Amino acid sequence: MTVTPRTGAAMSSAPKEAAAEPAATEPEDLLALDRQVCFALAVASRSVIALYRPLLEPMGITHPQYLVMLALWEQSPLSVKQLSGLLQLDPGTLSPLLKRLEASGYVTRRRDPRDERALAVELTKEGLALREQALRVPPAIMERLDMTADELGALHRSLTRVIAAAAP
Amino acid sequence: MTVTPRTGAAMSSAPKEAAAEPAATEPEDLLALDRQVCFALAVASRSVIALYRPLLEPMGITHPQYLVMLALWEQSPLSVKQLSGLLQLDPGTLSPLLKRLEASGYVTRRRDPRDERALAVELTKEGLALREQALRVPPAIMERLDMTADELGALHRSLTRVIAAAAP
DNA sequence: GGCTATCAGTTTGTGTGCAAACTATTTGCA
DNA sequence: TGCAAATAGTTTGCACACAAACTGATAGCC
Repeated sequence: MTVTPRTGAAMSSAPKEAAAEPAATEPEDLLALDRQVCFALAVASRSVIALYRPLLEPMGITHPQYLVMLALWEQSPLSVKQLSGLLQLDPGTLSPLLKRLEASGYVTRRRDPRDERALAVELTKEGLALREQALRVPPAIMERLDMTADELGALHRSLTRVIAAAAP
Repeated sequence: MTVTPRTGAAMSSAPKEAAAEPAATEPEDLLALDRQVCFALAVASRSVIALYRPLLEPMGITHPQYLVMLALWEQSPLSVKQLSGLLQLDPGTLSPLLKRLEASGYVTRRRDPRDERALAVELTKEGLALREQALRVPPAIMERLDMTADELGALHRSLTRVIAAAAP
């Protein structure tokens, strides 16, 4: 956080910009930081996740853990592979994360008797109960962002297009 | 990568959904994973950064390091504080990252003689030369995403609105 | 039946991110 | 002047995120 304004006084003198190229073949702003969509995406993602932090902290979970809980609240025994597909997260990321959720008492982890390779990740009573508190989160975020449902919907569709395009 | 499809066979039987609430006060989809903007943002951010990976890897830098280079290509001696403001990244994140960029030979780190607290992060000759390769990155990404400049522009404006709203 | 390829998770190593504690300067003010 | 508060970076601890190597279990296939 502590978002500081975009422009600051130059650190030293040296105001001359790097220009070692022929200058004719040089689209000057192709590399401009403030028009990189990847940069805007990264900052927006981190900024929004930061909004969740104070709301999730009293629940004792992080934002990635919150996403896992959202998935489990929709369907409760899920394998690591299924969670990996739903959240588009690496199994190597989920594995320790799920252990932390288990340590927090929100899920259980046990092997599927029908396929000992698979792990059945299941909500505990506490995990299910946590949903009550979670219901207050999205409204709080939407109020904080102060954007209309239309705006958020349009953004969501844009993001979905990007995700689909980047997928394969 | 290895983005797997959204739906997979249910792990076990247990198809019955958790429904322990009065059901009247229950907006069923408020917590639906696939309509959380925060989730779409996180996935889109990770997905797009993943597109950069194979392009940046031959340059020997990561995506956050690439963003630092973009900032330095616009203005070369920059302090950690200035970089922190421009990239909206914690100094505690930048500090080791800049040491890695220095170890890669792309920047130098030395104290500002006029204020020994400040660190002057400056491009090396190699760091400046890297810009030539970087010029090929944005077109490659845009082609990969297969989105029009209009679409990307609209997305960028939406993201900028979100960033501003989330800012504090 | 037994062997091999595949599959599901886990582990390891590296690199972010962020909060909090810490160090070294510099500023500002009594 | 002298010293407390503010400032700029660094360090530490924890939690992702991902690639690659590894382990155990299952599925095919002869």
